[in-house]
Amino acid sequence: MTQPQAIHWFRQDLRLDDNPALAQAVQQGVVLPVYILDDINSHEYKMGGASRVWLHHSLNSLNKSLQNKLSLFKGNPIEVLQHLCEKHHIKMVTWNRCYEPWRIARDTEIKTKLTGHDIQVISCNGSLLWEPWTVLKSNQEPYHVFTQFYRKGCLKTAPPRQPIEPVHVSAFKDSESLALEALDLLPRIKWDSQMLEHWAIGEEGAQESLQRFIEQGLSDYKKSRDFPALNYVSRLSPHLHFGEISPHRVWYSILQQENSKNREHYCSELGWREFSHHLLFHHQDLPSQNLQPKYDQFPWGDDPSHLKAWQTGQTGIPFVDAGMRELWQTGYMHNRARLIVGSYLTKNLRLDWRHGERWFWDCLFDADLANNAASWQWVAGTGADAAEYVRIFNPVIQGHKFDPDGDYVRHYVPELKDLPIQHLFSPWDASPEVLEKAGIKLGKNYPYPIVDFKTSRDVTVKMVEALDG
DNA sequence: TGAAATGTTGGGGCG
DNA sequence: ACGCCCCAACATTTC
Repeated sequence: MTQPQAIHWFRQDLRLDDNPALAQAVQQGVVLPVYILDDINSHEYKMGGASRVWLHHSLNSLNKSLQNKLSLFKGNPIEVLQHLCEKHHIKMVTWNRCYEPWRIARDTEIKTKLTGHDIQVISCNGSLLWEPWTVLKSNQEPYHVFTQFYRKGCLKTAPPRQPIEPVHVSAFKDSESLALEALDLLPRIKWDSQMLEHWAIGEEGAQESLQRFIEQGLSDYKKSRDFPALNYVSRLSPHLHFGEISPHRVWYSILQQENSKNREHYCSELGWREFSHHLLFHHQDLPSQNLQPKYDQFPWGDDPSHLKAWQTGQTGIPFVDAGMRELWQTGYMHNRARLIVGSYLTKNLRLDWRHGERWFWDCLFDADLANNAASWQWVAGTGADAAEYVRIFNPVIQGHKFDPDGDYVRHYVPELKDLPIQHLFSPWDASPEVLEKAGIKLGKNYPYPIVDFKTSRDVTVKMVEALDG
């Protein structure tokens, strides 16, 4: 059997299309493609439950694309890689860069060690349109305002590189590879089967999602993206997180479409993903520390029953509960709902955003350290948001605006489905007759609101204002 | 990627 | 018929 000439270390680039580091390895000849499950270096940001399920199926899909030649390992990557290099006399290791702080630290060390053993390491850009260190203000500082970052930063520098075509890999499998099941990524209790019905995991599924979005979603994206009952969003986030499709492929596919507000708006959403990674790169403690230090003094609440109610979709606020139940049932939540549940957790329940971050980290298929941390800090008001006022979403008004027929709430909170739209988002305001007719007994089959919206809102505003005092 | 308070306008009821 | 008031609907300002 032909010996492998290079190792390609797959991480968050589980694809053959537009994979620059894999293409480098392929140029050497036969490739030993590996994935190493690293729960050793990840510390407190060990992959969550939903992500592991996704990873299991994505690896399965990638392995098939590689004629079942993907080698799987578990443990400390430096040890695995050094062992494989010695065993097969390999002189080149390639990978696409990752941007989580612990991965950067780990990869830097690995690169030094391998290079010291006379092994060439090639790292490429496979996950971001703009490297975080290339987009800076004129004073060389990182950006903290999205529109400036995107318009003056990204769009004014060199455009993203063009995607490269999928490679054909002559792959070699190592004899010590683990079976996929041995990575132990699937849950003991089979909570995942219903969630998987909503997704086609893997590179092919990612391409199909992009195609569906271009054909059915893009035409009215700007307006309809905010309506969680409609399917006008791309749902590419988990595919992008695991690198089943590259943002470059997405970017240029979208730009091939007719010029429109919709097209520009979708591209700017990819810009938000870049912005999150930019913030994380320049603020390595973004996942754990308030970006605005004044919030270190903020008196977050600590009622565990409130957190539990939020997590299980039992807050008594229909739009909030719908979002949290969508998350629990599908491993995903529509962006509009994410804004509302995030605002509610941090501004009404006044619970620390890190509780929300942790819950999303465990439940979301698209859990991504940069996006999760930056978005939670944005919604909590502790992060990079240009608004100079306290932004608090009203879940009743938001319901009428963005779920005007109530389809989203009725689907995920079926106990309220017979309520007329005027009361669907605020059942506590409905008369006893209306509630009775809809079969609702507040406090029995649907909770009373666990906190009063207006009161809790006003207290939060005062507390935030006190931070400046 | 907001909401609430405040301001403006115009139609209808009514003396 | 006319002016006044009320208030819904919409627009603007403020936090």
